[in-house]
Amino acid sequence: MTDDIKDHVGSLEKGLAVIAAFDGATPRLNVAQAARKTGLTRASARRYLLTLARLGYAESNGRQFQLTPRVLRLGYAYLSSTPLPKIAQPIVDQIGERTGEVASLAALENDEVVFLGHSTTRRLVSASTSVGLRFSAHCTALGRVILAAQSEADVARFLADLQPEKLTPHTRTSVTDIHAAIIQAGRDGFSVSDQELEIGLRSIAVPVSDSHGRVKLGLAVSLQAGRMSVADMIANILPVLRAGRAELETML
Amino acid sequence: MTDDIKDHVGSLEKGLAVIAAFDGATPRLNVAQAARKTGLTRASARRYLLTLARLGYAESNGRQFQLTPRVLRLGYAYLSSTPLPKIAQPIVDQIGERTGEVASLAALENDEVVFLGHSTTRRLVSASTSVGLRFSAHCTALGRVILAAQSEADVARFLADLQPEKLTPHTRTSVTDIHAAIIQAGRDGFSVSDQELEIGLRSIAVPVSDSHGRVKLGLAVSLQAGRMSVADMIANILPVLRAGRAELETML
DNA sequence: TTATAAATGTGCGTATAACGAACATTTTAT
DNA sequence: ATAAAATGTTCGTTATACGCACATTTATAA
Repeated sequence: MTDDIKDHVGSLEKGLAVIAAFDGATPRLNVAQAARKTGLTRASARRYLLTLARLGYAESNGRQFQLTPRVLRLGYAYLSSTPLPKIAQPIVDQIGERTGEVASLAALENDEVVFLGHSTTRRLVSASTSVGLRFSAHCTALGRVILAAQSEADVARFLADLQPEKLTPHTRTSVTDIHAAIIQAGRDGFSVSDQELEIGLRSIAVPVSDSHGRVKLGLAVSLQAGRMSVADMIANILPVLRAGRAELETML
Repeated sequence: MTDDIKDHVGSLEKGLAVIAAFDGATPRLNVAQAARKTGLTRASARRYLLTLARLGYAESNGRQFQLTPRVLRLGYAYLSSTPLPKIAQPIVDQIGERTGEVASLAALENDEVVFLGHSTTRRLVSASTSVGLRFSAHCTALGRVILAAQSEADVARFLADLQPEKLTPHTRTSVTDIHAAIIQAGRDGFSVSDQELEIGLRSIAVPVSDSHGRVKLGLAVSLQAGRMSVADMIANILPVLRAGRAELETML
């Protein structure tokens, strides 16, 4: 992939891959597991894990390693260095207040939606929501509206690499259906995800353009499905999202 | 520092230092700035920035680099891999509901407090609160209660490296005063930070022990100073924190 | 507009960082 | 108790990453 590319630091790539190898399924890794997950040799993986531990990003009980809160500093480097979440927060809060539901700002990152902000006065919608959390783009309203604004080549690449999981009975898994939903989102200028990600969770999202007209962000409101029909979301929440989006776009 | 240490990957250390060089003061870095901030040569810094851009962790407008949301994945690797925030969330929520204020869970990381979770049904207390956000430990209740449970050597090291900023007129900046406040927190088993971090912000915190009796975490409630006196916080909120702490400790 | 300062891109020779295989030892699972 | 898996370590090797120097470009100040 990056073999023989000039000015590339392969050791950084491998080190970041080792950090990313930790996940919910394997919160602790021993050296052999880390080697398997990253494709590194055991000796290499061991060196990276020891280095992370020495730098304070991981700790070890002897044989197993786990990450420490210090790795949040890396994500924090992004949050503190971009004015976007700060600029957007009042608008996200305002949408949350006007709709009485949870509003969110998110970006698309490869095949996942990553949250950049939530309204502060939130009601409980889903089990776990926080900045940095990410969901599969194929079954989120946010993912569809951002994808709809990408080039055909980018969408084709997204679909080509896609291995969609059926997260609920409502989750589309056919690439054709997913593509059609993305196209529909482009036509409508919004998208609704109705219990595709999680039973009981219903979301509506709009894309957000920057000053060059590019779309890398989306705004969404999410709620418990029993609280409002899709039709009412379109009638009552979509206008609030669009108004918030218009205001945010004057700041980008 | 780590020169001549076995099994150390220096390139990973340098790469992570480059990521951490981005902050609120310098959200965008050119090659020369990154070199100065990290102590690397310009050529080295350039290689790391190009590598981060190639891997999608940064982007460049030609000469200036900025981080992308992808670096949140690194922090997310911690959040998704540790059960702690998931386990603690119901308790943090419960504290938030019982007190009607914002409850938080945090860890101490060197000289800073880093938030690991907030109660979901939150009222607006401070401008910006999210997981991963960090504050100076010397003027937070959370920082003091966690520090109070560390070894004398660790506290001495903390104080030796401290360069306290006067964030409000109430912020202690004398190392002697800061040390005394840490000792008092140890005696009391709790601490109150009264507008030391931010005008209008008042917090009370308790330390949380793990099953080995070590303290790496704290639980806190924060509120607008006008809403409750310090005496009332001690009388009414401290018991709720202690109850929540007792419950959380059974799970650690 | 011009001069100066700052930043950058690149090539290339060099040093050592990181590699990986092999082997002995330890830990874990059956 | 045995087998499987994991680990720690050594050491020769390779290629990764370095850093300097120089030419070029960009930004800033006059």
